[in-house]
Amino acid sequence: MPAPRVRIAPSPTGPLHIGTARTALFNYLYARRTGGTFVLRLEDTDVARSTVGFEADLIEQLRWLGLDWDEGPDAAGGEDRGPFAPYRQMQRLESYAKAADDLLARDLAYPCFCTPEELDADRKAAEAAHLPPRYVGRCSTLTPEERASRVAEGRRGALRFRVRADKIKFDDLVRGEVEIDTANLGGDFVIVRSDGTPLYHFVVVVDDAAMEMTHIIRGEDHLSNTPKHILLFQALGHEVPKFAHLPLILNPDRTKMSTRKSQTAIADYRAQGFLPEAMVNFLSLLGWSTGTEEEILSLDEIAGRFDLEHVQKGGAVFDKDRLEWLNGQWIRKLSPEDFIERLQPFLAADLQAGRIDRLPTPEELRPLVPIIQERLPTPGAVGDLIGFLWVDHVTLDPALLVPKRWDRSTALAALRAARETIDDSTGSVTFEADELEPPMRALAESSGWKAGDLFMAIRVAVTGRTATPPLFDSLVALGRERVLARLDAAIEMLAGSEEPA
RNA sequence: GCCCCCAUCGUCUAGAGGCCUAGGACGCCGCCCUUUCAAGGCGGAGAUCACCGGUUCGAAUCCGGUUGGGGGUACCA
Repeated sequence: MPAPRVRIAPSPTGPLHIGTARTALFNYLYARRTGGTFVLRLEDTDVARSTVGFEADLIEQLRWLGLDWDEGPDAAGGEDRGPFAPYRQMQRLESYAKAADDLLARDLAYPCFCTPEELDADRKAAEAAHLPPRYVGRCSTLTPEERASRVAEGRRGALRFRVRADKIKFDDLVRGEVEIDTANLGGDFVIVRSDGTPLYHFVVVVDDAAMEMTHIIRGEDHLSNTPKHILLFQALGHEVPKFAHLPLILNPDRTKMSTRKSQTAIADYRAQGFLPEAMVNFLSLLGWSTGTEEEILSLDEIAGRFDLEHVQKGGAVFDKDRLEWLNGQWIRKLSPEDFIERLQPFLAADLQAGRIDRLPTPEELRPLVPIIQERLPTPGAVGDLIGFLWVDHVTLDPALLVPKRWDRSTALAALRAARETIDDSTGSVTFEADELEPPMRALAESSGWKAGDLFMAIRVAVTGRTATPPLFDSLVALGRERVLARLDAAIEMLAGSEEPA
């Protein structure tokens, strides 16, 4: 058996969609597992909606996910790589024209001059008669003279493919035997528009044939269209590839995942801080499983285990909670250096948005890794967690400054005492967590305060938040001077509002 | 409407006739750890395997039907 050739063929009419990414992933996995070739082809014949920007996004996000292709475009608008170049359909138009001419010459296809109005009327009539819509075949038996006279009138025909009466049977690699009667295909279908541009069902088959694809792994939404493709492969005199239809990724309401109801752009997940490792891991488990209880797996580990037999038949709801959990798992697996590296774009974004006033250096970040790595659901949350370290001024909410069990005067007294304790006990010593904690606990004890309440008052005073990394580590990271300054500011705020309202 | 596909905890899934009084994970709840928040550990609730028939000594697993859901049905991709 020749080495498999598989492909992902997205249209640059939108950013890389989660469903396309999953299909790309499964094709990639199949190629890697079987020693086959993974091809990227851009289906850009919808000129009105295709853009170079979307093309760039497709390529960039696929790369980000690590789904390297063996053949195809390397950069938006750039050169293609591989023996079947070009891999953009707009650059392959001659081959479609040639295939269309060939089908026309062999009378496997014919020009159709029906107007949109006629077709619309046909459809309405069928609907009224409770019959499935299908092309009535008005132009299928036109004589050469009749065709010539219409062309003479200046009418340009679309090209229709003749659908023969037959039952098309194929052995789907995930669904098993599927049989569809061509009578249910809606009659002869258009393969080239009257303006001369070819249609999807046609170009996809011409290209898959030309590029010698052996396996078509795609979403279940193409299952019903498969007979059309098989008919076309046969008409083109090409061997029919094997098909594998993957279950759909679903919205929470179990309809096909859509931008309307879910977040579908890979770029958006990336921007939120989802790691490619987590994305790939999560997507691989939507509709496939190892058959074991393993679940945290790298792309390579998945590729080593992948098989079409374990692909699920039913659709899979996209469960963001599970993705977030997986993301946390992968964050915790990162080395400190890698972790810091991945924080960079988010810190830069925080700076840009004014959420922090200064960018920390990797050296400043390094000691913080142990206390933040296990606390981040995504790298994108870094500003939220420790942004207080790099802002010039924290915004204080007086209500938060006073712990629940306390009143304002207790909080004020506690902050004053805490300030003094820090000042005294650290004036000549190094400012370290181990040296800060004991005197603070002693202060709480001698004053009859719960340590937790004291710590919370200090936490809010210096960070502005109630949820932070461990208090003393936060104080150390902040540094003695800023801790004292922020305590002073908090004390002043509380004291200033001391007069009864 | 017609055609096709599908059906195990809320969700992702294990399961390919006896190992299943159905396992794991997410989420949820409780406990532990604990200065907050997380992370982690432990435990719990949660599925009459959609339903009804059949085959079989025996069915979540095989067959038929029903119901439900989804997809397709364009001079979109």
